[in-house]
Amino acid sequence: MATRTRRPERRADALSRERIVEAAVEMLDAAGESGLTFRALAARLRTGPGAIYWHVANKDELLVAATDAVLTRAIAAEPSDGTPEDAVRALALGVFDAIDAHPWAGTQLARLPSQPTMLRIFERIGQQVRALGVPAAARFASASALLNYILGVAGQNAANARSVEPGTDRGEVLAAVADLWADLDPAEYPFAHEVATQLRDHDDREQFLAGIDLILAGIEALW
Amino acid sequence: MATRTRRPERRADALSRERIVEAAVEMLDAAGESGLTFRALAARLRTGPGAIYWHVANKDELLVAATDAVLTRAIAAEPSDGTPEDAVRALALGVFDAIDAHPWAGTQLARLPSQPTMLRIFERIGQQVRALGVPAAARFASASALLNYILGVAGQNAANARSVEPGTDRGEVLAAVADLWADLDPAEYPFAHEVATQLRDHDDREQFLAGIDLILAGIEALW
DNA sequence: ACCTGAACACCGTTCAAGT
DNA sequence: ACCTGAACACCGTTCAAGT
Repeated sequence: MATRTRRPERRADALSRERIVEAAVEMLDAAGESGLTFRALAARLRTGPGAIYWHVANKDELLVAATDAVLTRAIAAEPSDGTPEDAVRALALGVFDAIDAHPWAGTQLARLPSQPTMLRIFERIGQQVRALGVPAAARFASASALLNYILGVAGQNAANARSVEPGTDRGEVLAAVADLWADLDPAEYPFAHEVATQLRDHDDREQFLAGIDLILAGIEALW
Repeated sequence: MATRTRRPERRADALSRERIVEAAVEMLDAAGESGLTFRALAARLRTGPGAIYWHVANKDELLVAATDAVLTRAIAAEPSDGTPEDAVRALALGVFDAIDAHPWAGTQLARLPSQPTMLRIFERIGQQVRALGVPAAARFASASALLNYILGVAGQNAANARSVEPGTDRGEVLAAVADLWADLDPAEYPFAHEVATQLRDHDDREQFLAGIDLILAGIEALW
């Protein structure tokens, strides 16, 4: 029989991987990627930079853990009891809203594969694809298309967020882009010129869902 | 009348924005993002780090320019005279192959919006969407879905390339992932467990095209 | 076992000085 | 106008020393 080993008493403010990751998420939210340094993180946790290395191997691992933390929360909700289409939409919106709230996480998705979390998202999508009645041989491609679209939007939202001052009104940005596109030479940019007016009352979230619906329609059309 | 001003004679190896960007692309290809430093770049160009700042404002601008360079080449080919579907596939494959050859560029797409180049790609997609007969009000959403999917795959390919040693055989990686997925608990990961076997003879490029076809089918089904 | 903080090896960027 | 390279202000990471 193994004797019960008792952990040594710890100060309430003792360091832990969870506390470090939590503080990292808060710093990333507040100041973006450039705001997260081991020195600043250590200062916030009232310790030295070296202490952090006892709990995380390096900065990349910390960024993966921070991205995991926000994504895990985003997909924590149980699938509702609606149609499989609704479940896909709900899952996709969960990821969308998480990146909207934490743009730095969208950037990380194209840099550092957080394999277990990505697998969990893929699994959830795949289960709904199966529920849609897609034959086995076509499920992988269908789920991949959905996941890649979701990640593509995540990346673009992150890029958009980076390209403006934090707190900039999205409507102003869209209006400025709409003006720019309207002024393009219609001979060279017929499409952009034409859709410029649509940009003004464009809703990112609505547009995102329209893309999901387009892929769902494709899945249903092909299988 | 303005008098003809003659540029001063320049040494054949004089610095220029183009030579700097070209060298940066080569260094990124050879050694990845961490291999591109102003010191190493300056050494390669036989000058000091400060000289580069006369031609580019900072490192971000250099990365945008390098990404632009490879993407511009990727979409340089004129649209062929096939169907609009074929033109979309050709354009998408151009971006796919460019990121496959320069994975660092895929990472940049989620970090730094290279607006003129992105606009050019969006325009090209939009023109084909119009040629497909999609009504004006639905063109923006259709083109966005295609672009976001393409960028999502680009980002994931970049992430995959980063996560392995350069030169690693993709087949080995897929086999390893397939083993891992096959071992997952079927109760918790029914989908991943089921598709594990398909991973073994998975072709990234083919899969990418299948996703494009899915979105095209959705566009045709909905409009 | 876990923390401390100085020190190391780097970076991007600036800038006075040159040509 | 363009280049040089030392110097500045930072960064991730390590590690001997502590508790």
